[in-house]
Amino acid sequence: MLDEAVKLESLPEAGGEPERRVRDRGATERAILAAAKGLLAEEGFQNFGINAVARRAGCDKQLIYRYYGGLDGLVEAIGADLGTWVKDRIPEDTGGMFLLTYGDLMERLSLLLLDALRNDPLMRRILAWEISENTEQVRRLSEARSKALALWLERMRGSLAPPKGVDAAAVNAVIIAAIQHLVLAAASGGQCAGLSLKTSKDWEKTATALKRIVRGVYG
Amino acid sequence: MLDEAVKLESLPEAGGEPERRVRDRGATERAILAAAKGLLAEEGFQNFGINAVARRAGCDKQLIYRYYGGLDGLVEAIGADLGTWVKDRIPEDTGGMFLLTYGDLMERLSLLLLDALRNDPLMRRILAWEISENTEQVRRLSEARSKALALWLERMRGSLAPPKGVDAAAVNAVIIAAIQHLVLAAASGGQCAGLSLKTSKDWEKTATALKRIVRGVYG
DNA sequence: CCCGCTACTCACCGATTGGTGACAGCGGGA
DNA sequence: TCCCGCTGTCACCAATCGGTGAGTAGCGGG
Repeated sequence: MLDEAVKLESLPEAGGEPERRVRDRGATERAILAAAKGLLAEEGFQNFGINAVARRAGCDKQLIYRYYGGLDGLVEAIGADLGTWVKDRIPEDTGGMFLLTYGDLMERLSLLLLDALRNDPLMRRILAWEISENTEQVRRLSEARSKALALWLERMRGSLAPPKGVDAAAVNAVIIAAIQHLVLAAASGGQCAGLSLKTSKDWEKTATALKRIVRGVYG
Repeated sequence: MLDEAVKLESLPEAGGEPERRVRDRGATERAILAAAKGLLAEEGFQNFGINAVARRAGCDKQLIYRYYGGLDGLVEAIGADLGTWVKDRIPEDTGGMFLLTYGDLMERLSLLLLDALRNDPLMRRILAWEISENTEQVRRLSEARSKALALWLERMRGSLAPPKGVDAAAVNAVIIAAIQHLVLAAASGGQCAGLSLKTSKDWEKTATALKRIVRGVYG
């Protein structure tokens, strides 16, 4: 048997920090998931890896393998968490407006989506990830995000039907594409196609242009 | 004084490939630049590094440091090369159409840009890079791309003035954002906001929606 | 013919990556 | 009380990364 006392003394700062992590698998799992989401949101997918997540969670990476089956499972858990995105962003009322026409609806939806993405770094990082990589793990994350977005749109749309004669699905996809790219460009470079996207005044101009476009198609 | 014959024989596949690279600095520089552009276009910015470029160029990475001053200089050289992007994509005529209104112009420009980006993997990768990272090297590359795009738009616009009463700069930025995001989403996931972007039929629908949007704002 | 300049290659460095096996320590059940 | 299982830690692995210093190979001018 080896001398434990010596071994304990040889530990760096042994006893310096009184709060030793209690043995709680659930808490550790939550800490890992939170670390992963925070890391992805703050640093982006570039330096998103087992080592970085474990470092941020303050535990050994082995636990990530054990509890989530590696990075893939962890990413999948993040995707599952994305389901909560929807219910957090469904306003109870229509903001005091009466949405009589499909144009009213889409204008409001566009601006809401723009703001929601502007204030959601995690969603932005996932969006950028989707565009930059095409691996299986990203594809599944993308699917979860896409599903959340679709559900959100459906809930918001209510029973209002799109006008006939226009391919609303395609038009809306183009509009959503514009919103997503504007937000991504703003978050990284602060501009898009020469249009500055920094100050709130910039965003007012952008919102106005977006409204004008939506009104142009849907009247 | 050392035996060359033995040394030659010890080389792997010595004499197997008769074409030994001639000593030509210019050619090597061009090979490195071509390797960098090809690698970026095909593999994306994720695995874009000194080692990978040198491997593809078939030379030692040391030469990249020597001739381009490292990856930064190489990226800058790619950016400088982007200036040629403009002149390659300026059609001589207007495709037999008379562009009487600003709406005519923007509709045509939108579709041209859509196609140009769809057929330019390097530009797409750079675009995705801009959105995902915000380092100095990417910022400079972004600037070069932005400048090229602005020049292209200016050349194409000619002397046609935008209608009064609309913030054409903002509206056009939104439209360009939509185009860029659609192309990026198509290249990675094959869809955007539930809209499939794979077959040519998909793209026809998208183009129609885009035209409808442009016509909506600019009449 | 030889020498020197230059293009080029190689070997090595420390750091970091994803991944695995072994071990320590606590706690509950037999 | 002993022991097994679960939680957590640590040490180590091969591979790859960016980066550097030293040395080789070949062409051209004297």
